[in-house]
Amino acid sequence: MPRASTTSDPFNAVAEPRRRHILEFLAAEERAVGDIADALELNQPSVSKHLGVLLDVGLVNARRDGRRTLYRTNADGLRGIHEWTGLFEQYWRSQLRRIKSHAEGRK
Amino acid sequence: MPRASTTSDPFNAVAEPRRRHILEFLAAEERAVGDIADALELNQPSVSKHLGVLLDVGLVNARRDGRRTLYRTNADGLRGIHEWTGLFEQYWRSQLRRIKSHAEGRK
DNA sequence: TTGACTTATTCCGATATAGGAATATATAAC
DNA sequence: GTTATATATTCCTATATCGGAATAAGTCAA
Repeated sequence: MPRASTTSDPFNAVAEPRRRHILEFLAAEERAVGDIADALELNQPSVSKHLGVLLDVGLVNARRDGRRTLYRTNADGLRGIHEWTGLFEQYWRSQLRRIKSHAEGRK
Repeated sequence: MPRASTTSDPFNAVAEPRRRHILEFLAAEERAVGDIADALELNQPSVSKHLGVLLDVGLVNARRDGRRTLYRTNADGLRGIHEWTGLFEQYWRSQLRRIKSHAEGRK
C-alpha cells in the first residue's frame, strides 16, 4: 500500500515543504495564485495544485475576485497538529530538565 | 517528482497515522517491538519498518536489551512541528474572537 | 465576438512509498 | 552445538504522489 493520500488529512498536507511555505505566505492576508507563484518562485500550475490539496483538507479558504482567486490560510485547520504535538510537551520538558540538572552537576 | 522521503524530516514521518500511534504508545515508557505490534495490532515487520523511519528522523531512541530492542519516543523531535504550527496561533485566535463576538451580537 | 488575462485541469514520467511474505540476523536457553 | 525467541531486512506489487508541458476553462476589456 502506498502512502496515504495527501488530501486525507492536514498531517499529510503539511508534509510537503512548499505547501508549508504557501501556508506561511497566506497566513496574514489573502493572495492571488499568481502572486504566490511569483513570491515563492513556483510555476502557476504547481501552485494551483498545491492549493487544491490545501483546500481539500481545509487549510486554506478560497474566494473569487474577478478573474483571480484569492486564497488565505485557515489557521484553525492547524490546531489539530499543534495540539497533537502538544501532547508530548511534558516529555520534552522533563527531558530538558534532566539535561539541565545533569549539566549543573546535580543528580 | 514524488513526495519527499519520509526519512527526510519529522513532518513526513508523522504524516503516517500508524507512526503517530507508535509515538503515542512510546511516549511514556520504552517498549519492545513485539509489544508495540501486539498493542497496535500490526505485523512485526511493519512495526520494525516504521520504527526505522522514526529512528532515522530522530523521533525515537533505541536500546538493545538482550534479544529485544526497546524503543522510546524522543519528544524533542516533535518540538519543531509544534513550534511551526504555533506560528499560526495568533490567527486562529483572532478568528475565534471574530466568531465569538459575532455570536454575542457585538460588532 | 475577439482577444487578453488568470487560474484550473489533464496527461505524462519518475520515484518513494506501505504492506505482505519470506528470509536473515542476533541473542538466549538447553 | 542446536533450538527457540525477537527483531531486522529483502523482495515484491500496487499506488499515490510531484513536477513539467500543454491545454482547458472562466472572466474581463474593447
